[in-house]
Amino acid sequence: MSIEPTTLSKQIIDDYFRSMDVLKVVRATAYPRATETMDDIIEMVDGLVQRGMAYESNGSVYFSVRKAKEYGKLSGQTLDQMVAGARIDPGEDKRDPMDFAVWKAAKPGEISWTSPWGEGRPGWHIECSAMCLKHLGKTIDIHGGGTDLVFPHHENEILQSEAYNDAQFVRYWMHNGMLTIDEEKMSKSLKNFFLIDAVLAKYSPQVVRFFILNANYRHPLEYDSSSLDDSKKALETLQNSYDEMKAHAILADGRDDAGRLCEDVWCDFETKMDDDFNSRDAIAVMYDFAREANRLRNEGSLSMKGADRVVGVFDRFDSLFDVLVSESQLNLVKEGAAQALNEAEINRMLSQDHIPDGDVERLVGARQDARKRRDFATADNIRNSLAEKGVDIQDTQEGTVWKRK
RNA sequence: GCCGGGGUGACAGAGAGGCCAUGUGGCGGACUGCAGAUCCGCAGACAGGAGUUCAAAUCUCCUUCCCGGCUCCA
Repeated sequence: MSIEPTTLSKQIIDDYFRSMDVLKVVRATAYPRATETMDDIIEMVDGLVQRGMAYESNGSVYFSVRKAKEYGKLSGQTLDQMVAGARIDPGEDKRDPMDFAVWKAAKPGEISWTSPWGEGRPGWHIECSAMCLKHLGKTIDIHGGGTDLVFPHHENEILQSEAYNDAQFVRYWMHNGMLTIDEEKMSKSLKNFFLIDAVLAKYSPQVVRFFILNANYRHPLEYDSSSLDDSKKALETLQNSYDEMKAHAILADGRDDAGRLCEDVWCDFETKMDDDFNSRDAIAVMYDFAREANRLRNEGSLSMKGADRVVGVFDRFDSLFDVLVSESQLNLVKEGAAQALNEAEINRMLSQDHIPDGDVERLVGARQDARKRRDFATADNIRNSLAEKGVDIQDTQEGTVWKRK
């Protein structure tokens, strides 16, 4: 069974965007494709040949690594060490075993494009150089990619681009560590991978994002479900604080407007993020912030304005991390709302498949009434039954809060 | 073999000379009818060995283990 390369790549691209959208990954400005950059690629290959940095051989074009001034400046590799290594198999068409293809002659049946050197296709690396030049110019500020691409891919991109442009190619390299399973890189060939869908079946996009943001992007991140569970619980701490502040579930309208706290936290947060995107430390700052805000709230010293300000900080944090907002809203039923309902009415409401918000509020009020009468059997029955219908309730000093799971 | 990056408390994971990481879990306390949430407190760590320094998880050297890369393909 065969499938057209273009059909396959379209499927994969569609899947990719679908997953990224679910994970709330913001779209880039442009998504260039090698197949749409073919003219620029050929022009670059030709330019390299004209400059004597590359040569044609049997319909392929190879880059002359020996002519490069700064071979290995990214990876620390040197040509002589490489040649001494055991795994290099000199291709017959190459003048030097370390030379790499910038254009490959087509083999029969392969997808190909017409070029000055005959039918062929781009070598690996060259499309990145060409697309960078076309869309971003000779020098780009940041180039990302996995650590597994440092050598040879990024190294060769530098060689090609700098030879062609006579300009520094990249100012900052950001190499992300691999996602690992049992300490090994997740990869298709090792078959130790799983699909995002499988993860999302069990964890919300927010939890997955939070899990990833809990590690330094440069280091490998070990995937296992207990770590996701940890992330879930840890994230709830932040979400709880956010939800309660948002619901104005504060004990009293105190004096503290949290002005200083909110200024300091943002300053600390930015300092951490400015340090090579240290999201882990930035999150630690948010825990301290949430704890302090909760403490002010518990003491009754936080003002309504302060609660709003705290919410503002959480909002700002979330405009970057996008992990806080949960589908369900937290609702507060103040203590004074206690209202008696007769048993039949309670049972009728509880027996509904979906309990409307208004009925939930009344049931919570009825439970408060029952608790006052120390009729804990009724109170617990309401709580348990609501839980079965997906409504969680919690008693606080301010009243009872409830939300749908 | 060579080039990179690492080995941090039960677990996850920051930090890169002196000061507390943080989270989950554990233990104790406050609150509570109970549950949960929240707050307060406690325990517990820097792979091993030498060195530099008044001071090292952080710098140097050695040893050891792990991961990524080193033909083609992306």
